[in-house]
Amino acid sequence: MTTRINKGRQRVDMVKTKNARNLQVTFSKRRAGLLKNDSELCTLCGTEIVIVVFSPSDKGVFSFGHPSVNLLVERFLGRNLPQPNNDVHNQQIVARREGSIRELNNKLMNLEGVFQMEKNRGESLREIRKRANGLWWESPMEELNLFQLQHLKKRLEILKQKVEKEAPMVNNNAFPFQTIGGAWIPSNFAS
Amino acid sequence: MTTRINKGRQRVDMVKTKNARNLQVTFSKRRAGLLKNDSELCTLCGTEIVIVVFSPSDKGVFSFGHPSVNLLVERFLGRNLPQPNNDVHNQQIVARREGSIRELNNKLMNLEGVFQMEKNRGESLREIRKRANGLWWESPMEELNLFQLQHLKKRLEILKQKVEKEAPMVNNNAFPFQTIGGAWIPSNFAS
DNA sequence: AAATCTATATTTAGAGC
DNA sequence: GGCTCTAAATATAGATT
Repeated sequence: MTTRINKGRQRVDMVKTKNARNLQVTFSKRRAGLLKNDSELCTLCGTEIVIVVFSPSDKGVFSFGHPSVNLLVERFLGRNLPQPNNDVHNQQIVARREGSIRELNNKLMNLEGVFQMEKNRGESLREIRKRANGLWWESPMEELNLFQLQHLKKRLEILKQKVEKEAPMVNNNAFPFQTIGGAWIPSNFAS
Repeated sequence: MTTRINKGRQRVDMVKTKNARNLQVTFSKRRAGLLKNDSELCTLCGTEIVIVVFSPSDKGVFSFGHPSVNLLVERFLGRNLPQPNNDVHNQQIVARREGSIRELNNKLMNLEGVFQMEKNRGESLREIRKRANGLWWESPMEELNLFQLQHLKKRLEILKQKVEKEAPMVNNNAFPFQTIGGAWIPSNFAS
């Protein structure tokens, strides 16, 4: 065994001046942590969350939201409120208010559809990434989608466990799923 | 000493079915954690971040963003991009690109103004909160502002330490500050 | 540019008050 | 409702590969 020196986690206010590389790594790691916690809070408490991170280089935008980033952004701006009846979002609200087990079942099935969708999407994006194998930092889109994939997977697993513990299946009719997350760069951004 | 039984932190996938109270507490705690990490990533890496959390009861919206939530939301939507020159936001971008020390100084002074402003604002809101001492859950506005206050304070301290370690003051002209964060409920939300 | 490792810092679930 | 406490889980900075 070689003399490995591990410094351990630093107090946040003791973090040394970082070189560009370390700063990038830290950004990446912490962004991962944020998205993970974001996702977990979403799952555990049934909340709706949006997080948007603009990369330090102003070149990329990372985002995660459930339900879709755009829907929540619109709601935050007070526009495009959901129609009173029979849209997916309302179904979710109603389900949540009715009780946790039914809600969990619904969410579980909702997520399973999304998971499959994002998986397919993520794989095609991985192709793109391979070709443009230079600066991942400059094109975070595909990276985030793989990211979201992983967290969606974990969310799925957590939800499954919760549902299995709490009750047998209440119903089996999954309702149509909508987009979860979705990172993108505004077309006229940093042009 | 009485027999205190501490259960310790649970594995996230082992969290028991929570009663309403526990769920609220968890939501509150984790929301705190998210905002803190959000703020720290912002400080450490000089990123721009927005996070918006819709409470489970659909009654409140918690948000944090630097620079202001609204500005970043607009940017995310690809509208209202900053004018090419001489606005505060551009100054920040320019400063960041020029180098870290100058940037830190600028940010430090920027934050100091904001801190004072939010402090004053937070204190008046605390009054309101006292009068309406019922359901804080139903009116999270003031709570979040106190929250942001604490994190702004910590950010200030971290920035101060970084600046003090890295270099003597480079310049002393603070530029005008803009709002950091700001929780609000859309006027036509859940009406 | 990532993945892995690991010593520590930090978070947090639940209990008590 | 919100505080403090604490055991245990997690996150993570820096090094190494």
